[in-house]
Amino acid sequence: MNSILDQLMLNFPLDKIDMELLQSKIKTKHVAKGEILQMKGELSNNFYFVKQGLLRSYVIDDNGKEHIFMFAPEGWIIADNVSNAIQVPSELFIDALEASEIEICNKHFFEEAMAQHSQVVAVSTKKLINRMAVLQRRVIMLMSASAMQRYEHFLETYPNIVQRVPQKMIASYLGITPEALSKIRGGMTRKK
Amino acid sequence: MNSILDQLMLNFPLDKIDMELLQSKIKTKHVAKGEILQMKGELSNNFYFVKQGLLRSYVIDDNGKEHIFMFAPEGWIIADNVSNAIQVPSELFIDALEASEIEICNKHFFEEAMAQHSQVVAVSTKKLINRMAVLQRRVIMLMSASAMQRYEHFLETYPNIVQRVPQKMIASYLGITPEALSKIRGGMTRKK
DNA sequence: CTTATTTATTAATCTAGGTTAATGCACAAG
DNA sequence: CTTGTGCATTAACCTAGATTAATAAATAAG
Repeated sequence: MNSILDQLMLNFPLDKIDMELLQSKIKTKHVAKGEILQMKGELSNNFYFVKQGLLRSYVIDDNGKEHIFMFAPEGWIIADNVSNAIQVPSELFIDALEASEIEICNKHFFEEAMAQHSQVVAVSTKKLINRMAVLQRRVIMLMSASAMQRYEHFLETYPNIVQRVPQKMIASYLGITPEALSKIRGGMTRKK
Repeated sequence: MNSILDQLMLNFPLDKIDMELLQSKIKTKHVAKGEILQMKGELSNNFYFVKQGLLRSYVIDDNGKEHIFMFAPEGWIIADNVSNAIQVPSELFIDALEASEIEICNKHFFEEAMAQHSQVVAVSTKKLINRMAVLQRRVIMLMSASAMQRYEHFLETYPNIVQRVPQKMIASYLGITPEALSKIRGGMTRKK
């Protein structure tokens, strides 16, 4: 699971020729902490697979505040699917929270892979659906759960992210201020 | 655009035989106002195309409160895509806000259509992506915009829905109480 | 037409979370 | 070692929106 091709091959076999062809279209890159891969307003064509490290996507609102949209640790793919699919300028920034090693494949990689292997369609549709499930739960959470409930849910769902990023970023993901998160955490540990 | 088949045919031609085959799998149904098509906890297999009327999907949270997830007026498809795709119990209820005429197709309809016409894959992927774009914007809105900004955005985006549903449902969609929405509206009209 | 039920509005009060600001800590950089 | 920059915590205060409740208006049901 150290490459995007490994992920594809979990779902169906690829012969050597196909593999080499596909591999040739994937660029591996080392990015420094803080390096920006994609900016709002750009037309995005890339998917980023995280071999090592941690990326995030986020928006900056009218008041200049960041809101983290997703974290992508090892083994995850991060992208602005909307911009990739319908060629509309990206809403999202993508950058590295840690020095990372990533694979970059542009959308033509997937298009070709789909043309060659009909199963790729099913796999990538499933990934889209999973992503949608996350967004769906997130909307419901934002509408119906308190900040503390959202934090607890985050801890359960992404226990390994919590230790790796500053708390203000978790606050940003949850849609609250760092001060509010600090208060919540204080209250929670005091109770135990 | 009065049938789900018309929607598909906007994107590519179908011959008569295919059309009749597909048509035979679509059930047309009249539903009364308030009729429930799908309950939380059920395994969903259906997509609903609205020929006439208005449907909605929503969740009920732990405190028994409804949160509307989407409205579907004429020409829209509404479904729990997540439950359909990965066969997990549905989070969502779907019911009719007006007496409606709908077409029900179960997911095998799409699976067959995809098998017969590779273009259906592209069309339905595009629909998924559009749905994702809506969710993406909604998450961003819920995290960064005030209730009033969200209401204004709703008015711009769905001007035709506003007159057709009780305001408490718009409040439910926005993630606020009916009282708060009433206050916002009062303030807005007074200013003009 | 009359009655019952849902809906919208308004007002009084309360609270989760925002804002501002000060303090202490952990580092990274010189 | 000193200085600076970013992060976490705490506290005082503020505000958007929730809650509760009462009333009026609109819809539905008998």
